[in-house]
Amino acid sequence: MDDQTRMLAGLAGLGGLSQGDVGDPDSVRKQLGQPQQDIGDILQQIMAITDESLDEAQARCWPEESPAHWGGSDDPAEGGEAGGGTAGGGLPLNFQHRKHALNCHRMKPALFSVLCEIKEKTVLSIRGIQDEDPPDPQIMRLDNMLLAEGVSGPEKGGGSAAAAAAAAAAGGSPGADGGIEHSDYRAKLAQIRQIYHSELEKYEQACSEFTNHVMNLLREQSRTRPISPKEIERMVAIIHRKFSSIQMQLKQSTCEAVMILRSRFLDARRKRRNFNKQATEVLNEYFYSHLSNPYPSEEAKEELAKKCAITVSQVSNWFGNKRIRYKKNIGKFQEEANLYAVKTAVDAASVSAQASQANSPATPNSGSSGSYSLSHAGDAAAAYLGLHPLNLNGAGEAVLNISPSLQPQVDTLHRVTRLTAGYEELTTSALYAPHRLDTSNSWQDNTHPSCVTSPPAPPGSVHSDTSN
DNA sequence: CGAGATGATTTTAG
DNA sequence: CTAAAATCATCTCG
Repeated sequence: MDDQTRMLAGLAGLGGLSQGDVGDPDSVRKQLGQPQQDIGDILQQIMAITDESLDEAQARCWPEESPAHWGGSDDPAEGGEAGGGTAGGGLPLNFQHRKHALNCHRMKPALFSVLCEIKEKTVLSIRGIQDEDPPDPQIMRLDNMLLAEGVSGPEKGGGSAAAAAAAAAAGGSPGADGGIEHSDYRAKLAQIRQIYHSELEKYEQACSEFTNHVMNLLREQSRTRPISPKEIERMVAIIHRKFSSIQMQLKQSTCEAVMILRSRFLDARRKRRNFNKQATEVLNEYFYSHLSNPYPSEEAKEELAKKCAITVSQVSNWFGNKRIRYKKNIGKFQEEANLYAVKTAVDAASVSAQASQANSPATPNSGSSGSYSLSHAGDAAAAYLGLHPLNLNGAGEAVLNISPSLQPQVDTLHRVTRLTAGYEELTTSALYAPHRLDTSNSWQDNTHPSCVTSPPAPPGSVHSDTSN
């Protein structure tokens, strides 16, 4: 309604202004012939109207104004009457008469086109410069981000389907990446996506509705006041700009929501869970039984990941952390090393003990699997027991390598090692002696097998220690 | 609550 | 790219 009010005000103003000129065809002809000067005149008059008569005219005509009256009647007789009328008549009836006269005047189209031209020129000169809008870099950035996050872009059948897919992905492949939290994240993302799309749709609908409304209104108005198609176009462009700025806000807040969600769900540091005991056990077992070369292959990692119900990259992380931490303080891990070495030895022994019942017992040194081997199982056991006190921790103190609780297992070890079975495993695990690290303090490929009878001193006890 | 443990990420080096 | 090293952030336990 407000728009109409304003437009009517314009119309009223036009009526007020043009009494003289409209009534005089010559003056119109003059305008067409000498635009420069007459444009000046007209502008002046327009200024005069806006000052003097807009409010007045509106106040005058509004009380019983109704659009139905405007375009319909086509009474040529009123043209003459309008010519004689004076501004400020005060009566609505009078005003309507003048308006009719104006609308039906044969020169109206010409006048409108001239006025349109003038408007075009003045408006364009004022606004034309900023009219061109290159694609907003910010909105492009937001678009790209939303696309990357999977919020915008091709809709994969709505939020529920996405959530279902996420659930299927999480449940269908046990042990694979993700799990509950990931699917939770996906579900939330789908929710955001859904909201985003419904909002976007709403905005777009509202935008086109409003645009249509305005266009209709302007078209309607163009019959009673000079409105060029270009002007309508410009109006539409303005509306679109406004709506796109709203859209940008929507995109921005969607981006923010995604960021928050991301930081909360995917930044696992915020939600770190320790692995369960069994997983740690499996990993430690592998680590200490491959202490000479604790770099599991991809297949091994996958195997471990499956066993521990964690991801491959988590396995990699674990081994990375373990290697560095073990190396940094071998002493600290000694007991753990022993424990797991014994464990694997016992396990291997119990398995192969059964096997050795079927096969012939004891073929020492046979089938050495790339690592060094001891010459005798008994030596291994002896060395194992005898060498513990020699191990030093980082501070050079003697370390008691076997906790009392471990003793029964050691005894078991004693027995099982004599079976020779599983002893490969035992020796390759470098039960107690840390493997020699080269000068750069990294694991090397066992080209120089460290002798168990003279284990290298831990880094801490070497005065020329280069580490840390 | 604080220290240490621990899983994850970032930085650096090859 | 991988691995080492450094660092971060959280968890666990006394």
